[in-house]
Amino acid sequence: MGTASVSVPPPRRRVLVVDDDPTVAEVVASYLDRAGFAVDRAADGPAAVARAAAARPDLVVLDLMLPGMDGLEVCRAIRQDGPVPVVMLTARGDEDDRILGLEVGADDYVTKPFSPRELVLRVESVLRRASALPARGPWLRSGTLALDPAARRALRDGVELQLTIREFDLLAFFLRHPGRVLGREELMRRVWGWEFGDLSTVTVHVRRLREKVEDDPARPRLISTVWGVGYRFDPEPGADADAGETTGVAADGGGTDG
Amino acid sequence: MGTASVSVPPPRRRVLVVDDDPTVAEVVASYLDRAGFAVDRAADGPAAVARAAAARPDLVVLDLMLPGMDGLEVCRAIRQDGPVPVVMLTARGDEDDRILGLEVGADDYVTKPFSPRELVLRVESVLRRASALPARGPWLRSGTLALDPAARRALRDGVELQLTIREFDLLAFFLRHPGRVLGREELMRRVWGWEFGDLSTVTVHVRRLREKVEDDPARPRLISTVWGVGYRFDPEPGADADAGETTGVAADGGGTDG
DNA sequence: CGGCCGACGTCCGTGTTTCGTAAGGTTCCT
DNA sequence: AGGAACCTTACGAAACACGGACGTCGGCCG
Repeated sequence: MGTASVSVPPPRRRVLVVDDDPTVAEVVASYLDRAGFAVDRAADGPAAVARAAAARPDLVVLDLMLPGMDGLEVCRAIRQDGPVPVVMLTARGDEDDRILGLEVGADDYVTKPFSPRELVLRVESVLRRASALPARGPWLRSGTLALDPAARRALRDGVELQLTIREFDLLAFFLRHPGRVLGREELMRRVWGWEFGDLSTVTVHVRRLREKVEDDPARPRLISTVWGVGYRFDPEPGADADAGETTGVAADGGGTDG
Repeated sequence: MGTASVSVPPPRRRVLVVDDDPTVAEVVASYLDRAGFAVDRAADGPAAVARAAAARPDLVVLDLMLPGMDGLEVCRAIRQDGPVPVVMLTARGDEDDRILGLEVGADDYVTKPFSPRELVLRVESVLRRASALPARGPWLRSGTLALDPAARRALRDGVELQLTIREFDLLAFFLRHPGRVLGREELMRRVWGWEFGDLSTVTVHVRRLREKVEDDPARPRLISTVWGVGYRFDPEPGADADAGETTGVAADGGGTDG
């Protein structure tokens, strides 16, 4: 009801391409895009892990040789949040790489140099094979909030929120870690994928997110500030809705905090 | 004595399966049963709502296509009595269904035709997520005090205390070492991380902490002064130790603070 | 092709919170 | 009684969060 006029985007599979070479990444992304995939990109390990955690792609194309973080490590890290099909890019056709890749959980691999068409075929193949598995993530819920990571849709009280990419990722991360204090550094690392950076960026985005999510952004109830430490997402105490105690802290009496 | 030999009484999760097709329902119920769930069944909307209201299942497996009452309506109706995880069965993997499911409050969905094994996996996954949250990190408790280090939350008699960083860390340290005298130097080292420093800092902070924690800060019962040595945190002396474990210092796990 | 607009990262001024220390007063032990 | 340890209060400085605003980049539309 209500939001009818919005034309539903086709259920495009989302692929995360991880490669530090801009040229390679560009070509791969381009081909995948033309093949009908929604392509996300990351240039290094931490960024890849962050984006994978935030966006939950249907498949990851992962270069084995990455600066800083090893590709295998990245693969492991990504897989820790759930099973995701991975197609690896390896420099040589060595058995070594193949073994390593398969060991770590890659579903297929392509050796450089490769034809983009072949890569697309492999991706499609792996996805076809994996479509029978529980790959697509469920919904995230807490109180009156509901997020659909796959469709990148956010609802509050059944009303769609118009969130930007960063805002969505940030909120999704909060929903995945309810009731826990998340420091700015941690958020910067796991949502932005930056190891260093101006932490005020986080502050500002939290502020903008509050603007859209909170009833009274000046007195936030969902994303509360923990002074000197960071922010904490709390399941709704329930001022308006009846349902909502799924994850709630039972013994809560005084909601007065301001 | 008597009930010793009984290994944990099976806390079987109860699942309500709602499907008008007896074959589907039978298969699903069978698999869920074998997976260790207590299965209840309903063939149509009204029956489902009634059984859900009566039995309060831990999860509902709900067919979207039901005779008479719409599956979405059923979902809404069931949810009105409280938040219950719902796994939807949909005919096609349409975005439409996905969006509807999101709006109506489902937690996951499976498209027909589906493998019963996958459904079981989804059910377990949703349940795991729903029940894992309250059992988050270990709390520090003692008497009427309860600290949640991960959330940086402090409760006394279920009422939240407004502690600053230092106060929280200090209290947490006391709770981790109940009944032991802690010298100012030691506190300065392990709470502040300073090797040297004005010890009166500790004194003042203990005072400020007492102000918020003690009933009568002038006559402290929790954090008592040991003259010439330091302070000692005592698990509450009688009268109020009603809440289960008096001194449940959970697994350590290492210092969080730095 | 150029202008418009949204998203994003950064910077700055301001009000608030927290912290460490200093300065008396009080209690306790010898 | 004397001295040391402890309590209490007060205050300045620093850290912190917030809101507003600006410049840039990229996509979209005219």
